[in-house]
Amino acid sequence: MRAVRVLPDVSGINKTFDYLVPSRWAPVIRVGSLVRVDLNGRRVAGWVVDIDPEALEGVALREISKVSSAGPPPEVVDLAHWAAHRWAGRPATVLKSAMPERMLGAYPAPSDEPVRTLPPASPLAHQAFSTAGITVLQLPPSHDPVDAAIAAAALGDALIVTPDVGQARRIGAAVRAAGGRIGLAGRDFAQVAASGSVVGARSGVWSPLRSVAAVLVVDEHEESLQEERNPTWHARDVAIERARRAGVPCVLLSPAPSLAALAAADQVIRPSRADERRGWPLVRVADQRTEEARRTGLFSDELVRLLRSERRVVCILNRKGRAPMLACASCGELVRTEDGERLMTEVEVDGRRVLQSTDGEERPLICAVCTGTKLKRLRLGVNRAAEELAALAGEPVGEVTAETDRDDIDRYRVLVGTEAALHRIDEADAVAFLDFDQELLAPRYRAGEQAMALVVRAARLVMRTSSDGEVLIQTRTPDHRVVRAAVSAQTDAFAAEESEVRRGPGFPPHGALAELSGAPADVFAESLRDQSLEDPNTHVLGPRADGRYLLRSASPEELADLLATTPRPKGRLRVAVDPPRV
DNA sequence: CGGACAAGCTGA
DNA sequence: CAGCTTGTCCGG
Repeated sequence: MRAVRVLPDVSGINKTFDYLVPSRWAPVIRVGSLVRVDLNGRRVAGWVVDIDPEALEGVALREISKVSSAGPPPEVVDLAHWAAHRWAGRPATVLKSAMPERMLGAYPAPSDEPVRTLPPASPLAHQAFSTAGITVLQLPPSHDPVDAAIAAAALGDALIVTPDVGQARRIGAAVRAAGGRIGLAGRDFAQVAASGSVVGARSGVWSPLRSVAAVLVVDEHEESLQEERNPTWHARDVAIERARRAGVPCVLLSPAPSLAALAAADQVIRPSRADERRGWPLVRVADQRTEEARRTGLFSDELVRLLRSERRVVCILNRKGRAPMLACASCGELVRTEDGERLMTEVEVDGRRVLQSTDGEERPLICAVCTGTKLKRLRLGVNRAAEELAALAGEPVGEVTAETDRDDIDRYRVLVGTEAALHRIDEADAVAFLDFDQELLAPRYRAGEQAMALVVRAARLVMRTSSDGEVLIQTRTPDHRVVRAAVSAQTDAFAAEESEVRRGPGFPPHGALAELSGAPADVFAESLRDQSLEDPNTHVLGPRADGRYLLRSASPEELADLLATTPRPKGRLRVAVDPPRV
């Protein structure tokens, strides 16, 4: 009888166990199969991670009780182990993402259908896929990713990852219409395992392709490509590794490439300046520091003009009840840290009122620009904004929340909502960010990239149906690199500046970060410090006010190795590698 | 994880 | 020392 090595799907067990395979199950069992086994008196699920492993001495093996489902192919099982190490999590958790939507009896027989000829792609997309290695393909918001998807599928069985399922369906349909064989990740698991390309959201990166000919990540800058639960694997990084292992081209498509993508890239392909410019809508900036703007409050002349036009306008205002920002009453500048990167708020320290940032910078209540001492609180919520917008527009304004249904959205010309509105609304002539500084200066190291991603979404929305759509950014920091990039329709300078800002503190891509939380974080942080005493590139920062620690290493590999070799204390320790909101 | 079992603590 | 809690170990 054959034996298999099984990784149980039981939290708290990170060990494999060997079992015998009764002959009736032998024909369907593979590395990756989901099986049921008896473990310590319990019947549990687990994955086959090895077949006929080296025999153990002195252990009488039991038989597996059944094969529940086919699972990912061996290469994907390996990749899942790699990801579990890279993001310091359990392989079983990652393997779950690699499973078909429904249990699947057996793997389909491989199909040997020849690759079909697809229509030629644009020269840039074609060029991007013409060499193995990692290519960042920086095409402006108006560019349709279907072009690159077809270029990928023309090479053979392609793996295409998108930020959301809607986008995956659309690209799948378009590639199919062009003559390509392509399945939707999850739903078409069996078909994809047989042959053809696949397109899917984040988890689609684990699709069971037998041999990958090309990898494409659409909108690689989007945060939804990262798993939000632990382990926080990022589909872009998994895609890069999968392509590297297969020795095939990996193309990272984005109008505003992430620093991670640019750091990993072997080459960057950009259109001509003129073509890039044409692919962006008009982006206007309303400087809210001016005296006039301060008199009229939240709404700039540019916004009023949009509201009083016939155009469909979406106003974006993030979250109700955020901490109020402070601005100087005389010059209008926002109260920011010395480097200008973060907002400061007023707090009481030893009975004195001072300005403080979340990372601990402190100074007296004074404007750093004009030394004015009168600081004003800027406070605004969606409710009040909606009322005032309605007054200015002279008609009712719709509020977009998670509960708003499509018909309600269609009823209004002017809408206001949080950034989620950019996902929910299909058509608009203009998007106005009422308070963009909250995004730009948020206390997160990725705030700049996240703000840039919002601009890209807004740009897409206004270009979808309208040939003269526009984006309006209301801000008190019009010189911020994100704002300049948006206005000039040129994102490479943004990436270069953003990278410089992160170099000092050693934030990604100049290093790797992990956040440690939970009760045993103190003990774990202490042993990490002990482990890395001689390593000048590794630092344990904290604890912060919320008890969390930050671990910084020179590279993701070093970080992962350190986390894997440091013994974990008991209790609910949470380790988030490269968390998006730090 | 969850069961088994050993070691430690308490009250009579 | 029974009866209970707490801690540690281990599963094929």
